[in-house]
Amino acid sequence: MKPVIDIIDQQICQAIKTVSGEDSPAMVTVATDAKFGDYQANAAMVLAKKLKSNPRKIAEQIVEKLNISDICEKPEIAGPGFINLRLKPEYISAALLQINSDPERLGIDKEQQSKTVVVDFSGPNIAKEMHVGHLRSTIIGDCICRMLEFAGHNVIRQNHIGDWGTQFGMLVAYLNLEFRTQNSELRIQNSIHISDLEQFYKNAKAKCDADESFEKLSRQQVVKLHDGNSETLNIWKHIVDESRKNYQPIYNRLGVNLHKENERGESFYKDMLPGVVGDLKKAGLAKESDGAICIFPEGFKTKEGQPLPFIIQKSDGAYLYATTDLAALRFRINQLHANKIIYVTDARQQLHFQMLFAVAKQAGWVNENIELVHVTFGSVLGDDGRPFKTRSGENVKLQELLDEAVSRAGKIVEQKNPALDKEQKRQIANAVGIGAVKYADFSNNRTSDYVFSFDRMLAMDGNTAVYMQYAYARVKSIHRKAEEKNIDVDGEIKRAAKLNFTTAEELDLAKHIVRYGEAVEAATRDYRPNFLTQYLYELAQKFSGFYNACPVLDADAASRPTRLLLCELTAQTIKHGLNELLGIDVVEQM
RNA sequence: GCGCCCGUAGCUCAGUAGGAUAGAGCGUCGGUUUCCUAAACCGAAGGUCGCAGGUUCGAAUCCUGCCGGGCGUACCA
Repeated sequence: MKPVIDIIDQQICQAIKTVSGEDSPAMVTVATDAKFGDYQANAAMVLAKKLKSNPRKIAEQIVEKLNISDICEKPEIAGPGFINLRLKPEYISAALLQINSDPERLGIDKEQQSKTVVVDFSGPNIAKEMHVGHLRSTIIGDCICRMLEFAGHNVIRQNHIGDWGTQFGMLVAYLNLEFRTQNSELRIQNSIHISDLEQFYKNAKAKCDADESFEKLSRQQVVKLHDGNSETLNIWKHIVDESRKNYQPIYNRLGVNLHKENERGESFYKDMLPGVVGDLKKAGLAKESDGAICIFPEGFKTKEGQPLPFIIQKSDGAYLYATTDLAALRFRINQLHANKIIYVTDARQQLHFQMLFAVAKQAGWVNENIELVHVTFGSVLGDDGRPFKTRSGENVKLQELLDEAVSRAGKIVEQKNPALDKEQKRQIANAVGIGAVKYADFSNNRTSDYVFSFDRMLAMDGNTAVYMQYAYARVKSIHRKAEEKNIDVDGEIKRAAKLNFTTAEELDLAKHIVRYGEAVEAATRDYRPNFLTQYLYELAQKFSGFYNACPVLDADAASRPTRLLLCELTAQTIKHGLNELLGIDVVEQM
């Protein structure tokens, strides 16, 4: 089933063609005000401009040739030439029944051509606990994957973990020093945990700065690591495994679909780096400059107006993230056969990715059928408008942040619904707390910074996850009550051949349910979860209005099947949007 | 200096191709519960869309300049 807006758009385009012979855009949008109908087409003004003609007259001509009487009432022309369209109740009725017959996809078509899309997101640093700086990439990336999967694409999730580099030499040297007991194997297996690693890293760094002999040791460890020395490698591997014990549970709690098999960290590409540099040299793109191997893509300038280098090998011979990113990009195209590669990182890396893409294209690694996308996002800020930190200036650990959200939610559950059993309360607190954090992030415009506030996201009223979770729980409650009263919900819905909207609230809700596909399409197209949250919030609002105005179980026989279906589809839509696409849990009762 | 992003109600934010009287939430004020979960609903007040020009029948949206803020800008990621 195509979104209504697309059907209307198509029909108007056709009418324009018939009237003028032009391929002019239909400019269909949701009406700005309900009194103008449901949709409006602004095509006449655009076309009139082109033809230097009267827009109202053109609107009349378009309407005359317009063939949508099966979905819309008679179009009205208003103002300078707006074409106002109102959906027919019969159409809405048929659309809802069709959505109901397709619980898997809620009547939303897949994309015609499925692509292989690599999505690079999350990318935590090894040997450090995940902190609030990883939140956005992790959940926005996951949401993008979910949306693309739902659209029918073959999505390959790539967690480009930061597991390689000189800092590991330092860390290994430090562990060797501190944990090697006399004449025994390095006892690390049960003695080193993630919470320690960060401190060890700091200690190692300080020691490095203070102690020359230690600095030498750590440089030796870097060499050993690169040479694949098995003991060094084992310690490194332990560090990676230990780090995973920190971030995997966080993914699980966040409902983020990342696992060990999605990991392809920096270390995976280490052996490809000389080849990357060699190939770019051979192609004549990479040259030496001030001792470093650089590529100077067109259109990038330094402060002084000189060509800006994309450095792929430092003067000391070491490789950089630019090199790794090039290797990864080539791997994704050649080995993973990506048609599209999406990088989800904060906006500060924009220049890097612009240059990366430019270089990859100049090198001929990317043909016209491969799309490279950098999906950026803003920073998470504290109350003071500065990057969100603890009072002592440390990064806020994600684990602690989630604990706090769940614990705050738990207190509210306790207060609102003390009679529920313990396990239920725990589940609700989890869904509400984690949902609040994710939803607050999603509902902001991706590209802007936002101020993190537990109080606001957990305020339990307003545009928060819980508002939708509550709407969902109320529908489920109706189901439970129906059972008590021996009302056959499924049967009544199944027997409804045509719906009967008797109130403005029913019709309003019904129309909004029909629009779900539009919201999903827009959010997927622009990688913008906030289009989805906006839709879901409006849906929950309309449901609440309906719930308040229209009794369901006590409705008369003419109304009840329609109302039951509206409840059912509201619940399914909320569940699909919240759970399937945003990865936020819903609860049956709260 | 140059580049990118941002400036919308007291606060936090939307605004999906340039469209009709600029929208939410919080907060404020007022109302709703013998009725399916009041974590709810209904209503009111509140804005020269940073400033100044320009393009257009029409600008928060496009262009130019200015003011204010953030980020980036040769060997970190």
